[in-house]
Formats: sequence, C-alpha cells, structure tokens
Amino acid sequence: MHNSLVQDRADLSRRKPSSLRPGVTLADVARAAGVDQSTVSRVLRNDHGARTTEATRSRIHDEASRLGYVANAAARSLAMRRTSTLGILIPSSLNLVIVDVIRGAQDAARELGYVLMVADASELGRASDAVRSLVLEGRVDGLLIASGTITDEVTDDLLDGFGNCVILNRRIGGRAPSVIEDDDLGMFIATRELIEHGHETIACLAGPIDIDTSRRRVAGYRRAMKAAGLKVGKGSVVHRPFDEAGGFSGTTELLSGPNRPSAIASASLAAAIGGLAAARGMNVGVPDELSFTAFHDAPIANYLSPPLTTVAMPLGQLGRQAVLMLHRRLTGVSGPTHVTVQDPAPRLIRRESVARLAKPRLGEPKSAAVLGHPKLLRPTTPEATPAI
Amino acid sequence: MHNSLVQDRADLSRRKPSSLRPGVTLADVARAAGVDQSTVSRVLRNDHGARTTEATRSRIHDEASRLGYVANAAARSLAMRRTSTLGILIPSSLNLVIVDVIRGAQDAARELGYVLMVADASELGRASDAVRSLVLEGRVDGLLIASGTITDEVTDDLLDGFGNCVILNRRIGGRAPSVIEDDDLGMFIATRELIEHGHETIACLAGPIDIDTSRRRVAGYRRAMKAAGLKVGKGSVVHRPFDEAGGFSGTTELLSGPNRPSAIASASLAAAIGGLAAARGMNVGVPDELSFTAFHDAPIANYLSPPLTTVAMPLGQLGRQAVLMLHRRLTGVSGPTHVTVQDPAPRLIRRESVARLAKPRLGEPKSAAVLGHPKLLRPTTPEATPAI
DNA sequence: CTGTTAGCGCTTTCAA
DNA sequence: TTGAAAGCGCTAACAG
Repeated sequence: MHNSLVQDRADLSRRKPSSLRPGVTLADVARAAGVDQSTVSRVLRNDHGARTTEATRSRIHDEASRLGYVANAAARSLAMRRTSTLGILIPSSLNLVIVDVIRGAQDAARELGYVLMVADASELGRASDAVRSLVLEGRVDGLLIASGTITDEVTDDLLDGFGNCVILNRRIGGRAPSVIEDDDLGMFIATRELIEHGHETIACLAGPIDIDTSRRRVAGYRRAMKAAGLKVGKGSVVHRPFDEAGGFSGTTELLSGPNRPSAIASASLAAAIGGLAAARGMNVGVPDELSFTAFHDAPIANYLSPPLTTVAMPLGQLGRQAVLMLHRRLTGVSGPTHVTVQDPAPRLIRRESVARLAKPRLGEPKSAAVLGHPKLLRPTTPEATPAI
Repeated sequence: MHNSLVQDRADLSRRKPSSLRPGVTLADVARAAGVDQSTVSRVLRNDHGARTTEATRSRIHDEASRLGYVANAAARSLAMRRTSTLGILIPSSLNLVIVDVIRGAQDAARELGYVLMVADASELGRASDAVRSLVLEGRVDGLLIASGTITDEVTDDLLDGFGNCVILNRRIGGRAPSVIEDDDLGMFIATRELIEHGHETIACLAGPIDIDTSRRRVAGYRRAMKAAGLKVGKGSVVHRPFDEAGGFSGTTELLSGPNRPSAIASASLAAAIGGLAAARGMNVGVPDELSFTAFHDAPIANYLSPPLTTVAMPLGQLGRQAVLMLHRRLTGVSGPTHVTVQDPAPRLIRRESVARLAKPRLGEPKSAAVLGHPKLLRPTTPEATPAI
C-alpha cells in the first residue's frame, strides 16, 4: 500500500528527459527474486559471511542478469564511505612518456578493484581546484600526483587536509609519500654510454633547476663523469624546460659556448628532439660531430633523424608501485613511504645517435678504433593505432 | 558470540586509518549556523526561489567557509540523480593530437558545470568494460567517445542502453550523435598545397581503410586531385594504421612502387613522422626529392627533419562542440545531432617539407640538380613544459 | 540463512 | 523565509 505509493511517486519524478542509468535497482532484483534486497546485496557482493542457499543464490543471480542490474556507484560510495576510485593528476601538457605511467597505474588499479580517473592538472584551471573536485568532494579515495606543475604550496594543502596521496617521481620535503624512478641511475647509464664511446667533453641538457627530478638526473650525469675521471666543465649543464623548445634552446647554447661538447646527454626525450633540431640548424652532424642520448623512450625515438639512443625507464612500474603504495595507505597496511623503482632496471636502447668520438683527445686512442657503426636498425613492426 | 566474532573481523578489515574527506557535512554547517540543513542546502546552492534573509544567508556562508564545507559528490549525485560528470573515452595509445581535444572538452565542461573524467579506452581491458564502469554504474551523465578502437559492436551496445553519448570524429551508421572535423577540407588544403608546388604524382598516406574518418580524408585528397585535373594513380593511396610504424611502412611501399610520387599527403601526423624516416632510409631527400604534408599539427612538427608542413585542425573546438552537444542532449534541448566543426577553419602551416617540383615530370627519374628553397624557419620560442 | 532496520549526505516537496 | 520529512540506492549491523 504505502510502498506502491512511494514507488509510483518515485517513478513519476524520475522521468527526467533522459534517464542516466538503466535504472534497475537492488529492490527490483529483490522483488523479482522474491527476497529482501539485503540478501541480494550480500549475494551479489559475495559478502564474507555469505552463507546462502544455493537456490536463492542462483535465483538472485539469474534475476540480476536478466534485469541487467548494475550497482549504482554513487549509492554504494555513500553507503560504504569509499568510492573505489583513484585519481591521477597529470601535467596539462601531456608529454610523450606519461602514458606509460598511466597505463601501469591503471592496470594495478584495476587489479585492486579501483577505477582510475585521470584528470588534467589544469582541469579546473588550477591544480588546487582539481584537488577540490576530486578529493574534497569525495570523488576519489586517493590521489596520484604525476604533475610537476603542482606547486609545493598546493601540495602542502593536499598533505594537510588529505593524507591519501602519493607523488610520482618527485620528492617534496620528505613529507609526502612518493615513488620515483632511479633517475640518477638512468642518467648515469646514458652518460656512461657516451663516455664509453670516447667522449670526454659531455654536456648535460637538464630540466628546470628547481625540480628535484631534474636534480637527480643531473646527479647521475655528474656521477658518471666523476667515475670516469672526467670534469664537468663550466656551463656544461644547462637548465631548460623538459620540452622540444627547451631542448632546442639549451642545445643551441651548448653548441655556441666556449668549449663545445662532443656529446650531449639530455634529461628528457622531448628536449632531445628539440636538441637534434638545434644541431641540425647549426649544421652540426649527429652523431658524427655530436653524440646525443635521451632519457625515457617512446616509439618516436625510432623515427627521428638520427634514431635516438635512449634509456628506457620502468615507467609502468612507477605507476603501478604508486598505486600499490596508495592502496596500502588506504587500507592501513604499513610499508615504505618512499620507494625507488628498481625492478625493471633502466635499459639502454642503442640506436644511431651515439658514435665513437672521431678523433681521440690528446692522443689517447681508444682501443676499439671502430668508428661509429650505425646499425641500420629497422623501426619496429607496425602495430595498429587508431585515429582519434 | 558468533556475531561479535564476525563483527570483529569486519571491523578489522574495515580499519581505514585515514578518512577521505574532511567530513564536515551539511548538518554540521546547519548546526553551527543554527538553521536547518535544508536551508543551508538552498543557500549554498543559490536555489532559484532562494528568498533568504540576508542575515541567515551570510551566517551560513560564514560558517560554511569557516568549517571548510564541501559538498559530497556521491550524496549529491544520489539525491539529484545526476553526477555532473562527463566521461571521455580516449584511445589507449594516446596520440599526439588527442590532448587538444581533451583540453577543448574540458574547458567547455567546466563552463557548464561538469567535471570531465578521462578514461583510457583500455581501462578495463575492453571498451565495453569502461562503458560499464562509467555509464552503467552511473559515474557519468554522458560520454564522449574519442576512440577509434571502439568497435561498432560496443558502440551499438552503448547506443541501445544509453543514449547520452556523442562520438568524436567518427560517424557510425548515422545512429549516434557525432561531431567531426572537416577532414575532407583539411586534406583538400594539404593536397592543394602540394599541387600548387607543381606536383602531379601525389600519393596519399591514408589511415585504416575501415574507419570513416580515414575515408573522409582520402576523399579530400581525391577532391583536390580532381579539381586540379590530376589523376590518382593505381596504388597511390595506401592504408595503414595512424602511427609512425604505419607511416614508415606505407611510405616505403609508395616509394618502392612503379610510379613513385613526388609528394605524399599524409592523413596523420604520426604517420608522417614515420614516413619521413622511411624516405630518409631510402635516401630520398625531403623536400628535394619528395614533398610531404601532414594532417594535424603539434609542436613536434617544428622539430622534425625537415620541419613538417601541416594542416592544423580545430581540435579544441571539436572537443568543445562535442560537450555542448552532449549537454544539450542531457538537458533535453534540441539541436543538430551531427555537426562538422567549421569555425576555426583548417589552417595550413607551411614549414619546410614541401618544395616546388624540381622539374616537370616526364615520367623520368629526377636528377637531384635543382632544389627547392627550404626556408630556414626557426622553431618557435621555447615555452615551459614541466616534467612528469 | 534471511529479513528488518538504520543510516551514508544531500535534495526537495510540502507545511508552517 | 524556514523547517520537517521523505527519500536517492546501497550497505551493514542486528535480530530472527
């Protein structure tokens, strides 16, 4: 009596122009199966103490699938006080490599039963607005921050009001949990490759000076130089944004300076692309007159002129580990709050942008006097990639 | 006894140390302001009939901001039966240009009061899973589909159960609302540029043959050829995936074929990058021996060798219009269900990959004698782009 | 093993 | 102008 009345009213008022969901609810299934909705809830969710008759159990499942029941996320979130959703804030200028991070994070999130919601860091103009709409409005249980644009200020806000976030590839005053790649090692490997090809005057095309990620990469470069007993000349490290234009500008400066390097280790892929263009513009042949390495790998590296030698970092693991850490925090499991992804080690991918230094410095001939032997590495097999 | 055991177990597993939201609710504000929560709700939302005393009004605002109140999205969604969230499905292999679409969509969404949730089309393995978690679970009010990976099958499912979606840059059997760019015009413009430089044997590096986007681009190419009275030779249109590898392979085929083109109009940017590499690999100089144009523009085009002449499409508007259309549908406002973005017209960006045909074709091999006149266009000024 | 009963935090009639 | 009350669809004690 009362019930049917309420029911009708609900149906009436629900007649919005276009209904969003199929609209079949737990109650519908319950009615159809002749049980209470709490029973349906238990069964459909495999509730722990779910000792249910096989009969009702299957009846419920049948009805549910017959009606096409899907639980409503908002209702569930409200009742459970958790959304099972994780957010990831990415730089507004989507760079070449972030997609690997996202993919890794997404896979891990799915495995743990979360939905990953990616948000452009410029989504609401400023990052703090994004934080507001995601975190404060309770759209996500936790947040991955993979954007260098987020200022320390915003991050502080975040950390104060909301502990459930982890920073990717950036360390901020040790306060926020973070997972980083081994930037130092990666850059070390790239630089070493250059050194092993006989280069001694090696410059570093670094990122913005105020980002610790950038500093770690420079550190790896310096470490390699030191290990080889090489000096880092004055002005051999230039700081520029991690993009093509930055690389162009930085490389131009390096090549115009007093002691021109015979090799450049770039701290990013995009900058290396710009650097290649700059060298070309100054008629400096790569790799004959200038060797070049890039940090991070992407398919495009294969198709540049020349194909770029890069060091591929375990970006997918970065995303995955970040999700795992976040999950631990959300579930109260203890664990490290700062991890450096080591597992798939940085991998040097030799292509054609590094050559042996043409003439040895100071009559110190390198034993393997083979000149640059650009292996004619064929680009990889085409794989399907759809249009937008 | 038994019960408390279960209880304990539950509590244990539920031990979520860190609460997700500040947790201040409408009731808290109401209590603090000494009014009912319904009043707070009205005031804070500027309810239309909100005839409220200025006194209570400001008191409520004060308390709300003092307490740092932010409405909970789940509760609101549940009560209002809408999430004010829009989803956008993007290709798992994030291409160079999708970011502009996302940005346009995001801006429009924000203006209309939506949050845009971007989801990798491979989020849950298959697109239909993504649809499930977004649409069926009611996480979004509507969905933009900007992914060619989504098969027509999945799309059909979508359309059946859920009308509130619009397809970007793809038309599917006329059933789903869609907004597309003027692919035909864009390709026409690129091809015409080639024609105006004296080329007659012009090939088209097209996308997958079964995607209508791709067909429209080819149509533009053909239209330009026809308008100039030029013939499209047999095998002058090759279909490949819209990526570097596809472009590499397609270009290789074109350059190896019987009647080698003096110019290639690529139907995507990524493919053009691969094409440039292929030409290089075959020692075919661009633009001296081969002119090249690409469809869509991105900063990287400036830094290739040679810098690519492209046609920039109004991708931001594409995203924006799609959101507007979706919003119309959600609010029951009528309007066109198929729009072609015309407003910022496709724009040809001349760089250095197109040269005047060295000498009139006699169907003879071209000597590398006369060259074009590559303008030494400097790459654009560096702009800040942060690291991941 | 299943049903009853309270909410989760918010919106929204309907009264006052 | 404001308050009371009834849900939105779901989960989670608790009782039977």
